[in-house]
Amino acid sequence: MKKSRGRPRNFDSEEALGNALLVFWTKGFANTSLDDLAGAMQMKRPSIYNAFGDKKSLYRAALRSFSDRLADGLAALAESTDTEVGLQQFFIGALDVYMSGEQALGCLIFCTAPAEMAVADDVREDILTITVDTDKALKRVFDDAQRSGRISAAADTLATAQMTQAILHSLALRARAGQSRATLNRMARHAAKVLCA
Amino acid sequence: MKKSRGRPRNFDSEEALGNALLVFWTKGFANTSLDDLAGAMQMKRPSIYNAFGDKKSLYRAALRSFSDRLADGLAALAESTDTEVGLQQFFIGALDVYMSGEQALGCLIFCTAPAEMAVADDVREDILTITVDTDKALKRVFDDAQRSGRISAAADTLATAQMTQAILHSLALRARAGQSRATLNRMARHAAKVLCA
DNA sequence: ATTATATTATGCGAAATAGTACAAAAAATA
DNA sequence: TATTTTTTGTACTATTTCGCATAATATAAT
Repeated sequence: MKKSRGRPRNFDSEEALGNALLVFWTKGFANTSLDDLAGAMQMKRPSIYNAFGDKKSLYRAALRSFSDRLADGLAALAESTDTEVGLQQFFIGALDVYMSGEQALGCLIFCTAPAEMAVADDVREDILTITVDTDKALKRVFDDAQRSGRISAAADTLATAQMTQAILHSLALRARAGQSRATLNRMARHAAKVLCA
Repeated sequence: MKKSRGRPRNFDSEEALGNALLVFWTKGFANTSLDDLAGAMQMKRPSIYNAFGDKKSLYRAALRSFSDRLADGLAALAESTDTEVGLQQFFIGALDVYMSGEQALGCLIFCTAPAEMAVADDVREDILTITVDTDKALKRVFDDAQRSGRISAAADTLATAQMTQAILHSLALRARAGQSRATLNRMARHAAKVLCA
């Protein structure tokens, strides 16, 4: 990393994005003001514009960042040798994220972006891409499991992948609505069993 | 219905609520202004306050109204004699709602309310109640099917109900994100089959 | 030192917003 | 016809909002 010329930045880019993410995650896009963001990021508004562009660009960057976290869980699942146990841990790991913090916020992507999708086509396409890519990644997991004989050869792996993501969607919504961890854990265990039948 | 005293109302209450619902469904709560609502409802702001209370009261009324529509589909499912076919039609009926209009808007409840849940506790509780009640209603359907021997006696009916609603959540999100009707129909058919196994 | 460059901080301004006060209007009642 | 009651429409205020223009500041290069 080369030293740049002008006045040095007063903030860490990842940390600032992380703080912005947290605000969006709590309040949603439309309900978050630039003053909220400036407060949380400890930056003045012009600095935010300079570094991240306008409010929507910042939000989309937060979406990408969150999506990367999900991808980590997917990678771990792909490594797993026991599909049912792997799936179970995958769901539990998602719940750990959805219910981190003192208030359960669910999923940044599927709990806050949908409200914007009908009025912001770029956001809608971001989410569509993430959804389709997640289906594909999960399908690869089930294709693998099928090749190794760990799940039925008759299984429709794409449909199974879609149902797997459906569980994720529901866990996110339910966590944010306030269902208990015990309830959601049970749901995750049961889903893992059914999906590997 | 008795004739009331003062100046007669210039609007139909249900129709006005329906128009407000459509705006909330499209733009979400936070992104909808009272001017948007006044325009769609063809009422001036003071009349809206007089008839429906503030913006959040109106939104919660819209949520209740939408929830009642869902209840109709549930009632139809409860009547069904073939569980798998009934479930399939239940999902298809939901998709008909989620993709009505020229733009697919998904579900008012699960696509627009989640963004508000972390900052509006009353809305969060509304959604939690709807979610739990829907689980219970679906559980009754599977309990019935189990008693009639139409699904396995070993099935965990509550967990199956929760997975059924999970499919609904996912169909709503996916529809709003722009997935095709063909894709979602296939997902619905497959889910109905798996859930009745 | 001086200049060039990049970031920060102050503060402006135009627009949108929620909610309300108040008077005009429209009907039932006396 | 006069009175009471309810709704309507206009207008207002106080606040919030986004995005930017401009000046001050801090560093590297010359």
